[in-house]
Amino acid sequence: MKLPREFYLRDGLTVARELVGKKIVTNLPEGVTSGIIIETEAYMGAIDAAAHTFRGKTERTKIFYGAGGFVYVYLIYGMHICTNVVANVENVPEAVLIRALRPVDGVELMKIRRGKKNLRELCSGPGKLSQALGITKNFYGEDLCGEKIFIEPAETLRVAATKRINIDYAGEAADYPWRFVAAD
DNA sequence: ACCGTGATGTTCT
DNA sequence: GAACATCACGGTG
Repeated sequence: MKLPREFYLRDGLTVARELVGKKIVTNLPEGVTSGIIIETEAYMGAIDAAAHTFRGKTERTKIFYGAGGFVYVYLIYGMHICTNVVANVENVPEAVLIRALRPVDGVELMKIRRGKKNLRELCSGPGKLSQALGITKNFYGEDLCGEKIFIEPAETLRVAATKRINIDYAGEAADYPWRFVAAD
């Protein structure tokens, strides 16, 4: 029951909103881990001063310009991986940052990867959930319609929109309500 | 609970 | 060489 390519080919705000309540799964040699997505942010190409694509295409952002349904990962602050889902059609550079999950499958493996026992500490942030799911820079460009990482329908949650986090440098764009969270 | 700070490596100017 | 879509830790209340 993986989400099909068409799910991702729509505009980034729609994809970001609808990803809340879905289940993201990684399937690696060590085991399967998954969680319900409870927080996302949309990054909207050329009109968005907070997006990595704001100043044009670079080596790093190549995949951002490709078709939706592929993984964009990057290293932030020298030590954490952030996981994004590319949205929209080719040459429309939009993507959705996954910011938090509620852990579901493979909780023991997540605890080992994170070095933490508390459930709340496993996936409550973009760097944390990437580590818990075993996502590294090797996931760059991975197909979300493949076997290694994919997203499934799961729950219907009430969604609230707020300002995005930690993009003070983005001027006016810092105030756009492009962060989507499960209402509770 | 909140605040301040240090760690760390790419990318882009 | 600065900036960065963060986290963990230690301090204080």
